[in-house]
Amino acid sequence: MKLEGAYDPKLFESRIYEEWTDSGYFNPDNLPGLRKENYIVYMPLPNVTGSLHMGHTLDNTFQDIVIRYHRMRGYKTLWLPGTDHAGIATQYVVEKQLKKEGINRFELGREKFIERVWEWKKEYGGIILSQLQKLGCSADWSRTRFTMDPEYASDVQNIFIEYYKKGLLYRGFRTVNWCTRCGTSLSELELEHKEEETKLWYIKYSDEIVVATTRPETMLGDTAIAVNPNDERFRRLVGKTVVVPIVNREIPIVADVMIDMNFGTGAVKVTPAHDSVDFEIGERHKLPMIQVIDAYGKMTKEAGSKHEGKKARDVREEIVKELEELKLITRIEPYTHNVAICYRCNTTIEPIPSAQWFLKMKSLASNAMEAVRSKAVIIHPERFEKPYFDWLSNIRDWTVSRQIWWGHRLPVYFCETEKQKLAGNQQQEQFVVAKEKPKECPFCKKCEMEQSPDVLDTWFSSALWPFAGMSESDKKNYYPGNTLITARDILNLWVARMIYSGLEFKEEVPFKDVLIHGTIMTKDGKRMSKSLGTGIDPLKYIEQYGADVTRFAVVWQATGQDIRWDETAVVGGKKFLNKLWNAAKYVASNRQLATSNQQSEEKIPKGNTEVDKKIIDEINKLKKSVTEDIEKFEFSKALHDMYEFFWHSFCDEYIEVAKLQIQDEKQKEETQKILMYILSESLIMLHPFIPFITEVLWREGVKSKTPLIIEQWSH
RNA sequence: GGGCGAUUAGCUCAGCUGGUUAGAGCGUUACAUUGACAUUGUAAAGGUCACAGGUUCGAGUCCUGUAUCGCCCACCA
Repeated sequence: MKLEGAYDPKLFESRIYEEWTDSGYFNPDNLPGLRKENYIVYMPLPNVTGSLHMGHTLDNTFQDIVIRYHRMRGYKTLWLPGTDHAGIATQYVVEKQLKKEGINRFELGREKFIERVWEWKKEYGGIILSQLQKLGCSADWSRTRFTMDPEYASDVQNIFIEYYKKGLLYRGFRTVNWCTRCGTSLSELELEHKEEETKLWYIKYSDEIVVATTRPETMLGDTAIAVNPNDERFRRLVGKTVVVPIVNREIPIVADVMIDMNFGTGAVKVTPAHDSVDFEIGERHKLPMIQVIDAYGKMTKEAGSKHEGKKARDVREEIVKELEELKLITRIEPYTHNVAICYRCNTTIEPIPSAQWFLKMKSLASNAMEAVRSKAVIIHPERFEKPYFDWLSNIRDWTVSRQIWWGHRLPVYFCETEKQKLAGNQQQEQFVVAKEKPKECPFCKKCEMEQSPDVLDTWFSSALWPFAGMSESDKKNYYPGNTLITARDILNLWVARMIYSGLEFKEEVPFKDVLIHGTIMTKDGKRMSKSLGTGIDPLKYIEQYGADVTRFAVVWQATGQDIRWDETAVVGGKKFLNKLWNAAKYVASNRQLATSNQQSEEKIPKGNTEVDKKIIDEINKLKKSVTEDIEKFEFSKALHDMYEFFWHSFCDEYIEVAKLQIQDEKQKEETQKILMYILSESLIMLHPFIPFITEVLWREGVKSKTPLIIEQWSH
């Protein structure tokens, strides 16, 4: 194509991307030259349900910058893309689709339902990746993985089995966070919190024991009263018993450090089955568990025939009324507190006891902390180390099993005979952890064993992203990687888990640098959210202004703090790229034929005049600082500096003087060389940031035979 | 309840280890221009750097406190 007219990305962006794809340079195995060192970036996997939003745009532009930069520096660069099956999220989407058709997943059945999800994935699962291609991302698409690929699934199962063999994975019957709508357990990181106005009811258990509670209905499952061991008021009562009103059950009074003497009355009712703190107190004091609420949020038989089958929420009122009649409510206070809700459907979480699989976190967490403490992994900026350490040092065992259908089914097989015999007591089942279903049940020798219906927490499989599902040779040649770039919200959810998984199974941290960048918010500082209608669609910018302008606008603003999205940065980008386009057009029109010869000995012109020397000196300094900035992940600063140099020093000052110098035959050739030199160097430096326009100008203006994508950063 | 971040021109933001008239993009004003570029050039207006103390020869930059906004984390029932 000819360099003419104004800058119009529509004329070349898609064509250039195709050429890059055809060249194979996104794949490290195809890169020319002697490349000894790897440089690997792991793409934070977008959910298959996702479509490109501003967060992805920033995230992936940053990743593309480091990848393109290192490719030009002569590394074997590999950017590993893929998508996450996103268990609950995807299941939820397909369930909604079914709902429109008037059926639910249970009517469809597990197998049919999963087929439906796969169909959905086939149709929509690739959208986000093609949008990333529009953005110009130079990931190695030939290595695209999906966390439910057969190879990936196989690795996930192997890891599960390995954990089990190491004794780090166990089956337990414990009080877990339960979403009654999704019908599954959730880890604490999958919870959100919302403020709720409620009441604090003071209930009299005896003359000396009054407890304050927000959930009177759970008293039906009380198995103790707890007080702080240092609380003088109750010291003499510890070890004695008290009777639970209404149910008339005698329960002990125990002392536990968990109890805050200053809250309420200082005495707490303990319901191990329906509160995770109470569960722990129960374990310490060997208290029985009485489950009065079931998996649907309804009262169980244990709650008494009067309440059985009713919604827990309704029973609350009834209990209060009953207690009032017995004159056992001594006080009611208005009270505001946070309740946990399901991150996916916002349903209030109901802690209930349930048989689940748990990963022991103590050693894994301490390995992950050591990795950062020893600087094997460096978190940038440093302040994000604190939330990382805080979470890991207070960690509890991870509930990894989920009661949904879409996901990695556990490689666990139950004895059906035992199960029948022990119906109703889930703590005593018999099972085998194995990759394949055993031919013969080792327990009863006669039953057809059945695979556990549970699937794994999605994050269990994404924690293995740096190696799972890769070919054997890739596993060997492309681990560990170098850099992970992401937003702060998945630091613990994902990053920490990749670090200890890598250490556990590959004996090495998966990456050295973790860059946590700011979050893009609306101009008035609100979170961008599709459901709130506050989201801004980057595809709109890509469509209207091109990918380069979009990337420019994002990087321009991404200084490290959270970003209040400002449209004017897009305008600035558009103007700058137009400036770049026109300057290149001018320089190309003044091409000095002798210098188009790439063999030219003299790569760096010396210059005759003061302005010549000044501009050469300036760009050489700029090259150095941009290089350093990229190494330090200071992308925005690098872009601002290049902008300043190119527009004001080069275009406004040098080119204007050059026009005069070219009139002088003695200076003409050197001036033209300098123009071309500055343009070339500028294109090289700008390429990681705005790859399309620079590639086009490189070919059409500089007339280089080497594509810019693999041009050397410095000679 | 704890932690972190922010508070600098009309808007969105830079300003590293404290040092001459505090910078950028966008916007605004005046003039210029068909010569790479009107998605332009030149020039200009616009800030008591949230507030109060302190350290210092000197503070937007360090310390203490206050206020406002935002974000995380939390087992005060």
